[in-house]
Amino acid sequence: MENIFKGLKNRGSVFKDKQLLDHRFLPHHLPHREEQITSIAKYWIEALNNVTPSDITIYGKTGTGKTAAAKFAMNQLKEASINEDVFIRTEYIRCTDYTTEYQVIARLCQQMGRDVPYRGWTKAEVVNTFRDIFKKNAFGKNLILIVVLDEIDILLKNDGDGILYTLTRTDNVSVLSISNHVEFKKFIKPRVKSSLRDREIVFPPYGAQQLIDILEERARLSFNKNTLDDDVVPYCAALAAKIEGDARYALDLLRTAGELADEDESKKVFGAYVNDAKDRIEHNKITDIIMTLPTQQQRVLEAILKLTQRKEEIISGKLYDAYEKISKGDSVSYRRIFDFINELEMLGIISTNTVSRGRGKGRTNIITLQCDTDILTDALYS
DNA sequence: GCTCCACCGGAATAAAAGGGAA
DNA sequence: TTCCCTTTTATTCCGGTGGAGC
Repeated sequence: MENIFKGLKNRGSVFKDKQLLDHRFLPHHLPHREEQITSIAKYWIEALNNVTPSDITIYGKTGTGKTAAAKFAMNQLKEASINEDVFIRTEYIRCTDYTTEYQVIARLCQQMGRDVPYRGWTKAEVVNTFRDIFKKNAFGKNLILIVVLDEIDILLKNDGDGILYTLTRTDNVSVLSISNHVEFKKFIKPRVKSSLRDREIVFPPYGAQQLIDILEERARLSFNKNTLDDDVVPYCAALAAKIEGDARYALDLLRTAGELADEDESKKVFGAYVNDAKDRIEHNKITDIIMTLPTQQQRVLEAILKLTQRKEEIISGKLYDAYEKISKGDSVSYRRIFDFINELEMLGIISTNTVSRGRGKGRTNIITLQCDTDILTDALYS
């Protein structure tokens, strides 16, 4: 028998290089983000003069190119600093991976060659080690550190604003924070706000035509010639434009549509594949989220699903009853469920609406499922 | 034994609007 | 009609517990 991988590998594909459609791939050119990148550069250029740049905040919805622009600027700065008489370091940290002040500082220390354990040290020890890096460095030059904190809202919500306090009070450190929500400032106390000197760059959602430009550029690099039907790129762009101009989603659609065409052994990607891609992405997203949810949260979701299927209006009290029934004695308090409901809402699986029903009936939360019940059933019971 | 931190839950406080008094 | 009261749950505050790494 022929090797199975060989057989699969030799099968035709619409792709030339699929990786280029991954949203994590950083292209040499970011269309329609020149203005924002220039803004970042205007602040960071100070570093080339041996001055610590101002702290910057970047806002924008998912898939508006925030991370890409920041990384792009980081690379450009590194390139520009090579022939200059300066000592600049840039570090990128995704706050979904490092969720507390301790972890972020420890990570920064490690990246800069200091051995810091994950646990066991006090916060103060780690912070001192971090600050120590700036005191003595072998180069005799000032070390300027630029830290990019991606998805900082997660960190602030989880652990408060201590991280910003520590970083902004350390000389020679400049922070670029990236946030999905404009309201993230409510997590920051005035003592930190004063040192964060409010330099904001807004990333607006991409329009349909801008998305087309982005997709066409990537498609040219990643698909083989004449494998894309004319309406595929505009269709992906239109769908993504509806979801708040999300370029990541647009790229996902295009890639998944191509994969579906490959699975079908079709020589060309048609609009119909984009429709299927839309369903598959939704399906995968929900399945992924649910698989990684802790047991108790899955039970809450199961309770919501049951009540939804019974077409009952879901209010918090009723939900807790249903949850208790499902967990059969091994249940946590209502206080915990309240947190779970919030988390599920953050994940976009449910939405809540608090209403007050007046005297004698008090307040309640009305919960609605935001995803397809079939997909949810699949994910929960598989 | 120490620290960090995830998880937990009790208690205090806030919120909204119908009910009822004026 | 206006305005305050009442009710019930949402939401916040905060401290306890125990596992893991050192």
